[in-house]
Amino acid sequence: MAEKKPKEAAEGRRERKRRQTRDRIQQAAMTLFLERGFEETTVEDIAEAADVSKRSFFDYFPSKEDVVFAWQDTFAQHLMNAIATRPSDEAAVSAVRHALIETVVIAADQRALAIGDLVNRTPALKARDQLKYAKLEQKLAEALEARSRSQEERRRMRMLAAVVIGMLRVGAERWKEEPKGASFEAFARSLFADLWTMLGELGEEARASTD
Amino acid sequence: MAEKKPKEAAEGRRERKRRQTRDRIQQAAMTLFLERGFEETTVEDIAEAADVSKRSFFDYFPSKEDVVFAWQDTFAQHLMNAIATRPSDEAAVSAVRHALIETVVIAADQRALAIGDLVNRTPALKARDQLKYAKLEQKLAEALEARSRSQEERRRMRMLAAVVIGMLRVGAERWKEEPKGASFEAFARSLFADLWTMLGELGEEARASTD
DNA sequence: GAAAAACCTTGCACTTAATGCAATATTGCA
DNA sequence: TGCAATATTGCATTAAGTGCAAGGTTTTTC
Repeated sequence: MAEKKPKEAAEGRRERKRRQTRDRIQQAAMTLFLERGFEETTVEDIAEAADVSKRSFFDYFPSKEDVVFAWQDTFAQHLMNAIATRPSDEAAVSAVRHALIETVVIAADQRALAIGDLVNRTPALKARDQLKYAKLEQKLAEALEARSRSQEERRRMRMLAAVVIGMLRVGAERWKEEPKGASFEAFARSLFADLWTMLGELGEEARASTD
Repeated sequence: MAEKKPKEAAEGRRERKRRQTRDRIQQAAMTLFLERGFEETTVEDIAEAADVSKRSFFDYFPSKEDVVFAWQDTFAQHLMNAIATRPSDEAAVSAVRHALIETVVIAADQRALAIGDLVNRTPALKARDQLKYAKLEQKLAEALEARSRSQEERRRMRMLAAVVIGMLRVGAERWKEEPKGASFEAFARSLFADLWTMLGELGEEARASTD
């Protein structure tokens, strides 16, 4: 019945096969999506290409969309790890900066960028993509809060998360206007530099506006 | 065939009737959604209640979801207006603060809050809701950029927009934890106060982190 | 004011995503 | 081996969404 039953599993042939099938479906789906587009690919096409029945497809993924985003879930996991392994006495702004740059550099390969493109030109996917940012923000906030000592600091971390993820979105947009061969890491670093500068200036300005 | 033909229209009986029908459909749909939920309401139910054919429903709205969000589009328009009417020599942070508080206070009536709730407990809607924030951010950035003189300042406005809209999202979450009778305006003001404070502190911290 | 043009509404047929169910096959284990 | 658990599939069904053509209104034109 295809539910993930946590049954003290000792990873038998069954589990392995299941993962293989899942991978095959995902592989087939992404290839087709990138070739001819998301809307233009039917679930039946995918099932065909992965050599399973249409019904089985839905046994592995709850919806067509989920295939695309299951792929991207690793990003959040990476980021959480990166944050967790920063020294615990490091300032939050510094920790998040290092962790995010590190993660982004790992995650931004050719295929990931192509998928980003696909998402961008498919309205239905675009919406869900934004949801992903929201969840990422949530997780980032939690990871940062876990590092905080005071209640005061925890509230601030929620905001920091919002600001940083906001920057990530802006960054994704700006990247498209960057020359093709540009270095991703350099780009990420300059984004953060910009962000810190602007935060300082905005803070300054805000303090000055009295009313 | 039900396309919005911009034909130098002088608002005849046709246009009027069409708008009436549209309103009727929207009214019917929102009432049903709020009564029994989004997924639990079929397009046929809506068409029935609005006394049109199912086919005609799709002549007025491209999808079921669009009924919900067509409603909310007025918010962005309001905000843009509010920004545009601020004195042009006012600091950006101050302008955006006033404009947003003003808009939020107008828009946050009983029905709007109920709809927000509906959106929140319906995954498909939640995704699109996030898209709306993204668009709002885009528009806000444009409105702010229009006020800017230097290239430098324009880049900063993109970030300010991201930060402010991020706060709006955080605010929407925090509001749910607020006591029921609380004043919306007071809440909005305290959010901004928090935001400015934190921006200053974060800016400070960022400047201190040297690497 | 009637014919023509433009537009609106509807019914019908069709495609596709998604779900439930029951039959069948495969695997893990005693 | 044989039994229990799980995987896979086919079939039927619901609901969203689209295309098309027939028939009804409104607006325009002469």
